[in-house]
Amino acid sequence: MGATKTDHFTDKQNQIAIIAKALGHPARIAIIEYLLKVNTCICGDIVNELPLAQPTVSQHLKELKNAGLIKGNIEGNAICYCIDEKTFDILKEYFSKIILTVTNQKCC
Amino acid sequence: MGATKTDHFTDKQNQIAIIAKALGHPARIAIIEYLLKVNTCICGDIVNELPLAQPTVSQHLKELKNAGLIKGNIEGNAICYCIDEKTFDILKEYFSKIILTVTNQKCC
DNA sequence: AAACATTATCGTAATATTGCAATATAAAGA
DNA sequence: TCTTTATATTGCAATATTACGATAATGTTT
Repeated sequence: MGATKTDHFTDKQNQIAIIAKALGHPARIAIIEYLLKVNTCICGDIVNELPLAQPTVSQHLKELKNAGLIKGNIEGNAICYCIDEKTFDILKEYFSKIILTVTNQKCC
Repeated sequence: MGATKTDHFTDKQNQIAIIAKALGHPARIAIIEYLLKVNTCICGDIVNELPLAQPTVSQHLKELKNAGLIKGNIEGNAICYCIDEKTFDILKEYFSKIILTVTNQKCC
């Protein structure tokens, strides 16, 4: 047991779940917000902004990248991170559709 | 270690992370989508819709309820579940703001 | 009351996540 | 080349999640 039964659900359901899961940690939310705040690609200093060790931050960045939420461009010996808009759009669209559907239904 | 360092992040960051985390499982996405599909509160038969045992579904419902994503009203010996719009609104607003910020910034 | 239906909780096994020290890798500069 | 700087990977311990059988709790029906 313990393993998620991924193959029992649709691709879309898994896609949304994977993206949401990647955002399901305050450190990763903090990384996203920092990328937004500096308003440009940032090379490196995310580690200094977070109360976490460098390997931990590196791991969180990896998960955000795997989920498609950020992009990382190699720039010399540093890496330039920035937000990948497309994936956030998928989420926004998804939630917008949910809210539109819900407001049209009478509930308890 | 292994425990998330919740207290090092802001309340808002933790709030968004908790909601996103609750959506970070395909079974819970499937539950939400089923609630949308039937277009009304549904009493019970969520278990029959999912490829999971009753205790597992009950646990997923609990997590969705804890995150504020669904509401459950007791109706006789059954329970009537439906989507809690407010929490989805929080998410939609949050992502809309992110996308608005990103589109205004030039990136790699 | 007894039987049934519905949902929750407990206990537990399997697996995943989180966090970090230590180490590796890769590019830049002296 | 050697050192420094920046990031990734490895390995491991602590904790969390997922899933389910067994059982409890609660209300309904007969």
